[in-house]
Amino acid sequence: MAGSLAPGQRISERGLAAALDISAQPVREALRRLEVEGMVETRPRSGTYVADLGRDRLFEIGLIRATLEAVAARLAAERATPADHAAMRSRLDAIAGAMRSEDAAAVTLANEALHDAIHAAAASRDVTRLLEGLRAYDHLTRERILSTAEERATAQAEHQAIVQAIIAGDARAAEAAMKAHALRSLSVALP
Amino acid sequence: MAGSLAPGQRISERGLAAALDISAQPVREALRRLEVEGMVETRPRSGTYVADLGRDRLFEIGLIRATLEAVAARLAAERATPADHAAMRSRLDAIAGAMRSEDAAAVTLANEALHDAIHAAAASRDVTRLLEGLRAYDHLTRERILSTAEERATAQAEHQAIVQAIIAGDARAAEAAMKAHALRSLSVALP
DNA sequence: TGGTTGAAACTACCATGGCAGATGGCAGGG
DNA sequence: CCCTGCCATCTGCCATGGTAGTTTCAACCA
Repeated sequence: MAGSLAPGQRISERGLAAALDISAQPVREALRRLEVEGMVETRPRSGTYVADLGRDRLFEIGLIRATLEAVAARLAAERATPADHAAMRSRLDAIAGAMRSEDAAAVTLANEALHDAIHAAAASRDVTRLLEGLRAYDHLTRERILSTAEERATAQAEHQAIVQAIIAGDARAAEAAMKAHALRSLSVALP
Repeated sequence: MAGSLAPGQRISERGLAAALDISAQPVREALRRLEVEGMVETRPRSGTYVADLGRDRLFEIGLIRATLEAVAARLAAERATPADHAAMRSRLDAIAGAMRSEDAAAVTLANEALHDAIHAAAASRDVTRLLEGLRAYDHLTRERILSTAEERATAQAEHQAIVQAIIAGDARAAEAAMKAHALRSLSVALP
């Protein structure tokens, strides 16, 4: 994710283990996990290679992420407790505050916090698990997003609509609002 | 998946390795993969336990699966080649044939074949990868589905609508049709 | 000079052994 | 009878060593 390894580059279990000064076994397990997440590919008896994350692939992953976030919003609308409602409202205010302070990093952080609150309200191990597996990819696209004031205002309006639908218990509206928000963000990040 | 292990039951790496007459290491890796897929849970230094697949959890997974299948249909509509079109049409006919022969197992098989063709047309490694990780769960719900003649007719009509939208290149319609189909199937399987 | 081949080097993969920590049962005290 | 602390046992976890298969590259031939 740091970009220090070029796409297609070969990663050696033993070599990486030597660099980290540990055994090859835990390195191997870590590479297997990355393989399940799609970050690397392993050709048997040949090597483990860094996956190529081109624009098309990132877009697909963004598409997947959008629909999964929508499912999370739907479940949150069906299950959220008053405590969840309070948490989401609080995170929403935090985003607004971060926007006023013009701190880009804080906005991104507050943004993720809101999404985490929604995931928590959805209370679905599987949705959370899958989204967690996709989270690493976001950092590759989340950069240019929210760069303009207009964009930030639009995003915040969408956030409010999502939270409102969840609190109202309108599952269909929450799902649609989240999907629209995620897809629009995606089209901004990967034009 | 065969049901021979009760939910919550502990699985021992060494014990399973001894039963399979192999080393504990590949067993460990297999359990790690199952953990990523959500089939088992591991408490550090304690043990690996069979996950509890209650009705709610299966329903959630069905929800996720429905949206992912919808993404696949959308991508297929955007990317399918004439060869993909022919393959889908062929699989559609195969389902109809299996239905006429009243062979339940053949219908299920032909059903999966059509979905595979759509996945192939979508040509997305990530969508295929995630759906593959969820496939195991289907066999737990795919049983009572398609049991009545009315149900089979409805499903086949939906299949035709999906394929038609994909061939027409209408991404939005394909996505909506697939989602409706998957959600309705889910509501039948888990009433 | 272009193509073939063969062997050395490297790869993922697995078996074995040993370690810190968690578990469960059992004796002893309340 | 219930609770508590202890110890044998079992657990996941990692280090080490060895094997079959792949890649690489250079020597050799046409």
